[in-house]
Amino acid sequence: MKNFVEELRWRGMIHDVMPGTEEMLQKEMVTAYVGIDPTADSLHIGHLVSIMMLRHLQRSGHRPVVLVGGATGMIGDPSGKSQERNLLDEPTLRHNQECLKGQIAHFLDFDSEAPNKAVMANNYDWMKEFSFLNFIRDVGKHITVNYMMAKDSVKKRISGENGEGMSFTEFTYQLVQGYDFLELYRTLGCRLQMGGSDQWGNITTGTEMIRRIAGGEAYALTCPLITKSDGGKFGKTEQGNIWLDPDRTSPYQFYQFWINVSDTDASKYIRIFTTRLKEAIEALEAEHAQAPHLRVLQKALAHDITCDVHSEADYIAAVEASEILFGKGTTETLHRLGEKTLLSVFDGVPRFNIAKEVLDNGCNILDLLAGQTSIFPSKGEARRTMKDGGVMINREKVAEDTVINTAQLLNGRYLLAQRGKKNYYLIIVG
RNA sequence: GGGGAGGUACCAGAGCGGUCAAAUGGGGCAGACUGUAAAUCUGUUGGCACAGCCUUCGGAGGUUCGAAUCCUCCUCUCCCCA
Repeated sequence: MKNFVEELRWRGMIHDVMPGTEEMLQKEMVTAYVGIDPTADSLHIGHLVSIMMLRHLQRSGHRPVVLVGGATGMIGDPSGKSQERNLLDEPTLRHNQECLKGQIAHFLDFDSEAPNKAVMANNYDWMKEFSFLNFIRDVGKHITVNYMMAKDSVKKRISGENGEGMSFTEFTYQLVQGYDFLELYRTLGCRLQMGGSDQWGNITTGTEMIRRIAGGEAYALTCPLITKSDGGKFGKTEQGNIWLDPDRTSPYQFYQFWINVSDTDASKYIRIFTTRLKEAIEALEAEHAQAPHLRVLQKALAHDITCDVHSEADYIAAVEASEILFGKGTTETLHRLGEKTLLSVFDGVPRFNIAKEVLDNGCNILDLLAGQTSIFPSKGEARRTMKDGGVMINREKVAEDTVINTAQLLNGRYLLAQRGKKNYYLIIVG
């Protein structure tokens, strides 16, 4: 049995561990879980940290449980800055759960006959019939308000400077989540809950419940919040979240996200989001230090995670597209591309459709970019960016008096517009 | 219920009768340098038919040649006392 805690430790994935956790995991196969809110039918990369913890857990010979928070997701965790949640109806909940499972199955083994195959549970299943009266009698009785009040998440909300107070519902959250742990302890023998560092308080309420109600021992392990070296939020771009669902975030955009990670972040992320060995990662870092412009770290990171989330083929397509877009591509190479390659290269690049008539008599570039399409929100902004030399059509800089006509079309019906270095748009004519 | 402070652009925050499309900082966007990195520097950041015009300073009215700035009412937020 591999030392799971040690594995997470060198990967920088441990924020806090309850004493005794490591010893237990060394002794025998342990069942452990993390919770995920089924608020959407896709995960985003923020969820990936939890999933990777489970993956390392399973690879170390233990049994991972994914707990879908159908019930808890309706309440809203006061630890985060999360707003009031919307209630999901049951069909949506089930649909989301199935979608999430499909994505998580890329990382965990749910189907084999191995004794440590992964399990998925949904707390809605045991909470939906639980009456309020039964809950306060069987669960609430065992935990004192004093104990609950001592949690940082609660204290912050009650005495905080921007203290808006907290509703009873939110206050109860830790009991509901704690009860999940108890339930999983009873039904699956689950003895460890993992999560982000903001979950520590909630997790320990669970271990406390297991101790008081079931007389058992359970443990907690949290990982640090993933940050960016520049202080920004991890996993967010101007376009929003980076999703695992290819319809929300194309494999090309997904790959680009990881390729664009800064050097300091790449070192950190490659430990967290890949299963590469310590020595291999250190070797890559040495290589990267020798020739930083080659960005071997980013490339390795993007490779592993794109293949895991999407597929080898998607990865290759993303690399090819990136080479054409960011390599030595010129207007000539663009014109030489066949329609099929062109479309596959620009799969995942935002598209705009315009009528052919627009170009018949030539169309002013401003009107094309800020009228016919919404590449720019206003002509003024398009004009400004052009003045700075930030706009290209088919990889050639254009000025505000440029007129676009059908002669410039690629393959007779495409235009490649570029705003700045990294933003591409495909205009389809016809 | 009583008293006070205040609502200004994406955010924070100046301005308190004309020179205000509104200081400054942050953020955003773009450029240079590089490696599609970081740091740095530069430009830009309401719209348009762009040396001009139009719409903006919580909302509605009013005073004035002229209002983000003064007055009235409404509205929302925050603080203190009860």
